[in-house]
Amino acid sequence: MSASDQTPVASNSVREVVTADIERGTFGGRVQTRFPPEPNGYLHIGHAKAITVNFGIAADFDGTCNLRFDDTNPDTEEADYVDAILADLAWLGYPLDRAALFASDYFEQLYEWAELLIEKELAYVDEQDGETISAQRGGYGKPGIESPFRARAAEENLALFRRMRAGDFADGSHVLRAKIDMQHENMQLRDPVMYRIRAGHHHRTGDQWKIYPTYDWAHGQSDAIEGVTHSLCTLEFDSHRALYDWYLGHLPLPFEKPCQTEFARLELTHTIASKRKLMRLVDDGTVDGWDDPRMPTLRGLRRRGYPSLAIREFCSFIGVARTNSRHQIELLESFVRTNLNKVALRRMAVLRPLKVVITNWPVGDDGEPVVELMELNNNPENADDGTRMVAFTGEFYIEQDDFRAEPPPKYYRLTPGREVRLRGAYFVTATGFEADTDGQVTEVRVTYDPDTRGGSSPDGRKVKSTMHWVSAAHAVDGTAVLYDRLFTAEVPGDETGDPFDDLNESSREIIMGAKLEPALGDVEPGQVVQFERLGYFAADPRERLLFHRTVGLRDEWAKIQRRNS
RNA sequence: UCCGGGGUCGUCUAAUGGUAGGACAGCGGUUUUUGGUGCCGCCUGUAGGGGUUCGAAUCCUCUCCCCGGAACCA
Repeated sequence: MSASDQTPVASNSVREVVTADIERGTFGGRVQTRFPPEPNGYLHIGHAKAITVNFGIAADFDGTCNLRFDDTNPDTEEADYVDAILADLAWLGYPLDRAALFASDYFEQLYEWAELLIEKELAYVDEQDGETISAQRGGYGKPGIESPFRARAAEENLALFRRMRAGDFADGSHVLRAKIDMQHENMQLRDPVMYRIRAGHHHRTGDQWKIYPTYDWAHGQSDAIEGVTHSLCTLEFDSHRALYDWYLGHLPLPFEKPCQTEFARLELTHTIASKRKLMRLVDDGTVDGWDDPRMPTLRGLRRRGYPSLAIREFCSFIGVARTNSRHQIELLESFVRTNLNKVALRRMAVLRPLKVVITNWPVGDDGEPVVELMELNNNPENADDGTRMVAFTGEFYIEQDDFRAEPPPKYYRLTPGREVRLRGAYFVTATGFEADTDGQVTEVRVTYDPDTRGGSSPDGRKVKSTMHWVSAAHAVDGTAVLYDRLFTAEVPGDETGDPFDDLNESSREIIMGAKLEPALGDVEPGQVVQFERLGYFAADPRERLLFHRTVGLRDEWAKIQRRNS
C-alpha cells in the first residue's frame, strides 16, 4: 500500500488539545484557527504544514480558519508579498471562506488597549536605547534590572506615549514596555517592548502611524479580535505563551480568551527554509529566483511540477507533534511519485540520443523508408487516458545508456547479438555499431522482426528489456533540466554551521538537444508528464519544449550500478 | 548557567496501564510491453538506571542526551 492511500493518523498533539476543549465546552464547542504569515517573503514547504494544520484542524471540527497577515513591521513588509502569498495559498488548494485579514487593521484597537495598560500602570515609556534595555534584561539564570523610567506616573507615560504616536520623537528614542517582572525566569516576561517608533512607510497604513506594535503585543490581541479559539504556532513560541496569556488577561476581550498551542515546525533533509537564507540563494544567483525549481518555496515546487495535492497529503500524513524532527525529503518525493503515477500521461523522450538504424527496414513505393503509426498507451494506470499514435521508421534514437558494446553484469538492455523490445513497436536485435576514435558509440545497427509489431512476438519468446525510442525523422528538439538536491548534507550546515558550505555545485544539469516525440510539443504549460523510464517532467510555464524534471522514477539499475561501484 | 519543551525501527509517526503497529528508506521475491507501477515477504526500535504493578513506551524517581528562550524580528 502506498503512503498516500493510508488514512491520516487518527490523532495528533493539537487535535488532542482541541478535543479536550470541546469536551470541556471551553469555547462553546467553537473552533477557529488562523494562518498568520508575515508578508515579507514567499511561502515555502514549511508554511504548507502550518497551513495544513490550521485549515485541517478547523475542517476536522467544523470550524473556520482565516488568513491574517501579521504586518506589524513596515521595514520589511511589502504589498507584493501579500499578493504572492494569496496566489500560493490558492494554488496549494485552500480557498478562503473569508477575505484576508490584516493585523494592521487592528492598530487603533491595539493602541487603545495600550493606553488602557498604561492607565492600569502595567506599561511605561522607556527612553533608553535598545542596547541598554537589552543589557538590563539580564541573562539565563541572572535577573535583570529595572529601567530608571519604570516607576513613571501613568499620566506622564500617557502623555509621552501620545507624543510617540504623534511623531514627536526619533526612531529608537522611546519604546512602550509592559511592566511585568525584571526577575522573571522567563525572559519574555522581563518588561517586553510593546511599541517601537518607526519612520517607515507601511504597505497598508502608509504614513499614518509612527509607532508599530511588536509581534507579541499584536498577535494574541489580533487573535482575540478575530474570535480565534486556538492559536497554533511553532515550538519556538512556547516561551511566549506566558506573555500571550498575560496581555490577554489584562484586557477586556470581545470573545473568550484564545489559547496558544505549539507544534513542531516542518524540517526536511537537504533543505533550508529560513527566509533570510533563501533570500541569499536568490541574491547570490545560486538559483534563478524564488520560483527556481530547486527552491523549497511553493512557487519553486509548483514550477518543479510537484502537485499541490501531493504536498497536502504529505503534510497531513506526517502528523503534528511536539518532537523536533526532520523528515527525509524522500518521503515527500514518494508522495509526488504516487500522485503523478496516477495522473501523468506517458510520453517518450530521449535525453542523450544515440542513433539506431534498422538495416532490414522496408522502403515504400516512393523509394522512402516506410513510416508506420504505432499505438501507444497514454497511461497504463488509467485506461481512460486512452492511446496515441506515434510514428516509427527505420532510424530512431535511444538513450546512450541503453546500448553497451560490452555489457556489464545484469545489464538487460541492447548489446550486440541481443534482442530487446522497442516500446509499442518491434523487437530488434543489435547486429553492429560504429564508434569514434575515443571508443564512444556513435551509431547502432539492428535488424527488426516484422512479426513483432506492437511489441509482442507470435511465438511467445521473451526479451529482457523494453526501451523507449523516438523516431529520428519525427523527433522534436527540446531541453530537459535535471535537478539534484540543493544541499549535499542531510542537515545543511551541520558540520560547519554554515549551510552554504554544503551547497551542491551540480544541483542542476541542463540537457539541450533532447529528442522528443512530437506530442510533447502540445503539452500545456505547467503540465507534468512522465518521460517513460526517465521520470516525471513539468513543462515550463513560459518556455515551450523546456521540461523540468520533477522527480525521477525509482531506478533499480542505478541501484545495481551503485552497489557494484 | 536559569527556565521551558522533547527523546519509540536508519527517518518519521502510532500505541494514552494489556500482542510495540504503519509509512518512507533498505533487502529479497513476484507480476509487468517502463529495471516504473502493483503484490508478497524480510529487516531494524521504546536513551539509561532504579521503583510501583499480575502487567509499563505509557505512572513515579534519578541520570544522560537533544532543541528552544536574553530583537525596538516574526
